Amino acid sequence: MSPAATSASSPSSRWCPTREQVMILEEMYRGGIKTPNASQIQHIASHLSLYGRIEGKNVFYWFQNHKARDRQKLRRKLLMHQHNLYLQNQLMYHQKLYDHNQQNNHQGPLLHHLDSPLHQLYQGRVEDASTQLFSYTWKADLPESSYNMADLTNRFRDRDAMMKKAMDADPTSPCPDRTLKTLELFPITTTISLKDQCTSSTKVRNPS
Amino acid sequence: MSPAATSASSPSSRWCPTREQVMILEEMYRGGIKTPNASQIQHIASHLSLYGRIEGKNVFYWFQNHKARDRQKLRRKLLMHQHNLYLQNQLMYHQKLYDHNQQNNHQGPLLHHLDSPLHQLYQGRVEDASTQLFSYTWKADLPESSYNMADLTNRFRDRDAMMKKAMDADPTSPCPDRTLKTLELFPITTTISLKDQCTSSTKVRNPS
DNA sequence: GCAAATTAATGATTTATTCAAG
DNA sequence: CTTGAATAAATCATTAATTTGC
Repeated sequence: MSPAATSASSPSSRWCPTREQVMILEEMYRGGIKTPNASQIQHIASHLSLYGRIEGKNVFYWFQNHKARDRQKLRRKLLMHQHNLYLQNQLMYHQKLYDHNQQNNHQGPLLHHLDSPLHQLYQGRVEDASTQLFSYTWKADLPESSYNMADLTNRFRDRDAMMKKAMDADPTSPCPDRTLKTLELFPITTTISLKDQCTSSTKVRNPS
Repeated sequence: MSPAATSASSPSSRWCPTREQVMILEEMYRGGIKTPNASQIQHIASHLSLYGRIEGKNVFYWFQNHKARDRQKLRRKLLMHQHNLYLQNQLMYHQKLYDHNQQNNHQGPLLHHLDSPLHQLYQGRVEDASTQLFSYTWKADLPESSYNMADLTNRFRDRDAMMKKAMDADPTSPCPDRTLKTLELFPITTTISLKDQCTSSTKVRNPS
């Protein structure tokens, strides 16, 4: 079943890339094309039109979205990793407390309000916690669609070519490494930003 | 002197709207056009071309920017207002403390670490404080109308893809965590990003 | 007055977020 | 849930205002 190959039966409101198209696009993306310019877009589109209906704007959006979601995935993975480190750290800390308390047997109930190893408290919560942090809520509803199609492609008009550089691996310089001191790292207190972004904001005013 | 009316003498790299064009655009904006669609854009552009060189993309960008900066201004004003309320409140609070201390003359030096009315401490600081602003990300907008689709896509001009390298780590405090000590109304529980400049629309240029 | 130097505005791009079809 | 499409936010870059020293 090729859901994208339907041509005239139902006026699909949005582009459905064929398998070949997606494969080629991903190939190009991996090959280094992250932000094609107008002429590249046109070229790609005309090439891909061999495999199904496609327009320049589809190519444009595809690269935009792919790049964005790539970065997103990376950020998420990184955050997840940091969070896991944090949990491990806390675990070790509480374990140490517990051991210590056990050692001087019933001496200091004041040392900490905890008397049992943390991992019992965290019974099965680790997974939950880490997934809860990064949950998105998409909606599923279906009203009507009447979208206004205008020509993005007409606007692709400019000169120049120039390959952009790979730029890979760059977007992953999120917030600080935040040297992990035992406990109290991972400054995401409570449920503040549920978004998985880090908004690195550095104002670099460039004096000319 | 119409600095924007130069037509072909200097190869200006960007559009410089004439005064008439700006006036008309603002008129339209106030009239309710916030996000014109493609055909509206074309229409506006062809109309405005009577007053000087202009393209569709210029119109598109103008509306985008104008809308964004409008919202920005609103947010800023609102925050300023809230912040002023907060300051007033703190002032009253400390004033009350002061009065109370005066009343039971020198009885309780322990009541608070303050012994003088706050407004003396805030000598001339109120202004400063209100200019250090934070900006939040609020939502509440509107596109209630049917200006759907504004597309004029990017990629008009592709310059050197100079990727910014600005991202760097180690701000000592990524989370401002400005928990207010005294009082603590003004519950900014949202993300505080403090950036952005306080551009006074008026000519408040304080000579130092 | 008048340029060099700063600063503010704003046009143009890029990135993040949101909406909704499939 | 995935992802094409669209919008909003953030950012970059250039032009206009303006301050400033002469």
